[in-house]
Amino acid sequence: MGMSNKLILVVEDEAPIREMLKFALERADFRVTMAGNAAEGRLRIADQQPDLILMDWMMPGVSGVDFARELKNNPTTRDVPIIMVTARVEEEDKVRGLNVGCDDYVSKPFSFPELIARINAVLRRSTPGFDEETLAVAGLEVNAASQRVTAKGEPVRLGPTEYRLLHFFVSHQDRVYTREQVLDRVWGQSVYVEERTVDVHIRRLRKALEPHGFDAMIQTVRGTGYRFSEKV
Amino acid sequence: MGMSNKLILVVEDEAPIREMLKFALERADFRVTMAGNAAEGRLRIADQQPDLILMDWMMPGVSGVDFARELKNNPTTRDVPIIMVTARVEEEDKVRGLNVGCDDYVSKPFSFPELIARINAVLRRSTPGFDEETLAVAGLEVNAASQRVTAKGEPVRLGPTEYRLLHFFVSHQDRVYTREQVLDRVWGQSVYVEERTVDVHIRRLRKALEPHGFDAMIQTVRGTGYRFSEKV
DNA sequence: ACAAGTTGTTACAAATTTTTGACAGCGGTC
DNA sequence: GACCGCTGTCAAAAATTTGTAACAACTTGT
Repeated sequence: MGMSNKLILVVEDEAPIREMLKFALERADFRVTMAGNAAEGRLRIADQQPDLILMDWMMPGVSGVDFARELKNNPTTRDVPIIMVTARVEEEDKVRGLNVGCDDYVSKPFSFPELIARINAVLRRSTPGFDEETLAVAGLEVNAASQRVTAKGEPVRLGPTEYRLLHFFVSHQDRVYTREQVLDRVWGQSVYVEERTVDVHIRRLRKALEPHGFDAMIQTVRGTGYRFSEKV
Repeated sequence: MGMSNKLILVVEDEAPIREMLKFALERADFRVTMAGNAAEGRLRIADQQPDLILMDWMMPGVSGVDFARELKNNPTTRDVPIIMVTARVEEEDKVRGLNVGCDDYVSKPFSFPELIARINAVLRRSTPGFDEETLAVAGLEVNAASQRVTAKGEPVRLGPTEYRLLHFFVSHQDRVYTREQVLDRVWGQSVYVEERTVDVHIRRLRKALEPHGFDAMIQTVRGTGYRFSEKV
């Protein structure tokens, strides 16, 4: 299976602690990116899209609480789990954190195993169904939470790869993708399969969509690849 | 909001958790009184007559179980609903097994919305006229209070784990869960069992539901996990 | 029309995933 | 102790999926 380690963003103003966390997290096989303050954090989030944010509670400038609240209020970042690191066991702060919508918190001094356990628990909890919403195009609905596809209400039976392929295309409409790109995004990097495999799966997907009349939405772009579009 | 808010007594030896609960409960518009141990709890009950007691089951001295049993055996306090807070999901069974007569259980870590929901459910139930908290789907009824399941009126015999599994799925319909997630939520975090164990219990649950025709509601989502749904 | 390059289609064996029955350990009861 | 219900683990069987090869069909440029 995909061994793509999760990326964790550490937002912490004190460099030593930051380094310590980085070290511990990397030992636990996570990828780590770091920020010293909220502004920098925003940048990292924008261009690296971390899977989880580990944030210090007390920070100069925009505090952890405010930053967390900001992230939770933004639809783009709402679903990224946040774990707060609190300096002291100030109960009130803890509670406010939970109120902000953080997914968990740990208080210093914490043990690394505990931290790692918490992180894993939170990540596990939120892996699939990330995007609660159901994508819909002209009667074709792809629901991520239930991992179900319906065409005009009728259920469409798909295999795992077909589902992922369709999900990918439905969420990236009107744009041509080469077979290589599709392999990267749907199969995942570091998987070696023939490019022609994409064709076969496209074929299978079309076949499954055909009885509902949606097969024409998967269009062949000769010499390049495929495109998913409502338009003909 | 009137002055009719229910009064909740929190019996919990750890001050931080106590404060956290107090804060959360007050936000949810309850009045709160607190006690750090059983003796203090008796006092609070005597002079404040709480509408509900939220009690940690692990406490030094007289344990939560003993205290609860004491209260349930006393005609004066027998009718005050008690919700036990247990450290882990597995403990729920143990506590339940002791047959103390608690009205509900929550296990740490719990989410505040969940806690509040449980409290409201219990309060509603103890308020004559309501017998809430039985989940029903197309003839399948799961009653949390009695921990009993019926299919079109017929009783369904389930073991503890099967019951929890079904309860979890019935209250989270139409959504795919990985085996890992199911383990987290039904077995509890920090329990190490093979993922395949989930399959086996799913199998047992299906077998129990089969004679009633409800086994098809537990659906396999190949490559991901399982889903509970009324739809085919 | 022809050749060369692309894509569609099908069949099939290999790989993966799920189902199922069996079994051994545990804690409680008779 | 013997019995019983419940659990977790295993491994064989069953079911589904997946990648590839082989060939048909199609497109394009000459």
